[in-house]
Amino acid sequence: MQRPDDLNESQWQAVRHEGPHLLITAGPGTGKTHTLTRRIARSVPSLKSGEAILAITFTNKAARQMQERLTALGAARSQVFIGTFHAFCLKLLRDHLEHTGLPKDFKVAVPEDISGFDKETLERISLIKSSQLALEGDGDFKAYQRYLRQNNWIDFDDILREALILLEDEAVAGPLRRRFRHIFVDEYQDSNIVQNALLKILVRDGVLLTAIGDANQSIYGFRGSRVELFRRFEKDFSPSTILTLQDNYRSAPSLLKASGQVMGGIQLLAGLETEGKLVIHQAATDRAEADYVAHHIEKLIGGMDMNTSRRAVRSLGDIAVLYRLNAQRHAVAQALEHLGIPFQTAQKPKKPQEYSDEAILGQSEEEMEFNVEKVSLMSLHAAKGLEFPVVFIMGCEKNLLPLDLSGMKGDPEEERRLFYVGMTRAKEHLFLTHAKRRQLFGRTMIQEPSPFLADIAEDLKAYEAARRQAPKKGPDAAQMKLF
DNA sequence: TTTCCGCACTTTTTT
DNA sequence: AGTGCGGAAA
Repeated sequence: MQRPDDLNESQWQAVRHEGPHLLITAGPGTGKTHTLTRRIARSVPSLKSGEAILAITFTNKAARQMQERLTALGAARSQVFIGTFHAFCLKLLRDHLEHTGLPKDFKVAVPEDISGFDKETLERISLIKSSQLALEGDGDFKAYQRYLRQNNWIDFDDILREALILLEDEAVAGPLRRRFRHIFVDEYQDSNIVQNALLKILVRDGVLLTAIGDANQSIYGFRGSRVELFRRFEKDFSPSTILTLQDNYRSAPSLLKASGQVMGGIQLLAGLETEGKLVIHQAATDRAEADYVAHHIEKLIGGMDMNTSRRAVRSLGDIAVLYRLNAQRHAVAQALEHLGIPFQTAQKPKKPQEYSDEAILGQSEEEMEFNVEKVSLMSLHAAKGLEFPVVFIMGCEKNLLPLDLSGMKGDPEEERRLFYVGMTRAKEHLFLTHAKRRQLFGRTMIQEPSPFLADIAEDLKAYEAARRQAPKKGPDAAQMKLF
């Protein structure tokens, strides 16, 4: 068969690869989802009667999108189970209830249900659970599990752990292996130890595993994701092949080069020839930083491009503003509001939702869709998987990126990857801003630029000075703060 | 039992 | 700065 037009050579190689397990390393903008979808679709016709495909996604949203794309490619819904690890495992538990030790009417507890345990304890327990560590001696753990059992609950981590126990039963695992002959896992760099163990049980007796992801975009270590599982793939699933997609079709070459420098000199191949622009801006304060961003957005939308004397054609939906901490959002939001620029925050609605099986299985209907007539404000984490022509990353400062404030310190390597994820969201324009003085959690901090900025070659960076301030009369800055 | 004041603490997020 | 919690007062 000849290579389809919508696949490049390495994508095509990954799509048609046959034989044992496959790990596809797919950097940002290399057509990861497209390639994976095509590979899944291609494996459908090889299924015999009664066989099916298991496709694991990172979120329910991703599952829905994958389902849509596969349907468009003509795959029958009955032949493919698409869902998160949690959705798949919950279905297993329900379908094989009699083989589990769970009560018939067990419910899945959501964080809002749980009371009497502090956040720190719950996070610790969750990390322990998702890492398969020894639990017996832990008093908190015992009390917590007793509490769950009294309420007929299992928690999100338990869905996976109970499924793992269930799969030790050959009467359950055997038929599953004969049914799911192909398993696909997206975002493999963000899987955890329990998920890895589940895969090891499912992938036997000729079942073929395809995992795809990018170790440089692993940003969920704080909740149990283990990037070393990605690097260990060949050991875990042997024999296997590793293929790499390195043609980037998202970012302008100069931006690609810059992000590669931040990520220790890796280099994706530029598939575009668009002209990029990377601007560094230092502001006096966090508020001045927010004003700079807001004014710049105003200029991009309505104004004239001074260099080309053409009308700049950006819509609000082309623009994203990213930051490390949600606490930083307030300043930008205020500045945008002041200029009357509509914006949206990519955060899940906080309303106390009934968490039913349907929600975990991704079948709840309502979902926040992004509005193309609004600027998007979100954390760097929330930006993963998205792309925008214009991206602002605010707070590119020493203590914020990498995060290292009193009481909160991120893993330096993971923080670097997070910054990389942010940079690689940008297609054409990337603005990296920082402030000299910042108010955060009621404290004033004197800030230095993020060390990540120094990793970008000077010839790729343009330094943009602050707008000329209108001469201020009346109360000085110190007095202004009273308002 | 309810309300109020002072103190401590503050990430990132999906299921 | 804002919130949530615990202890003390009502």
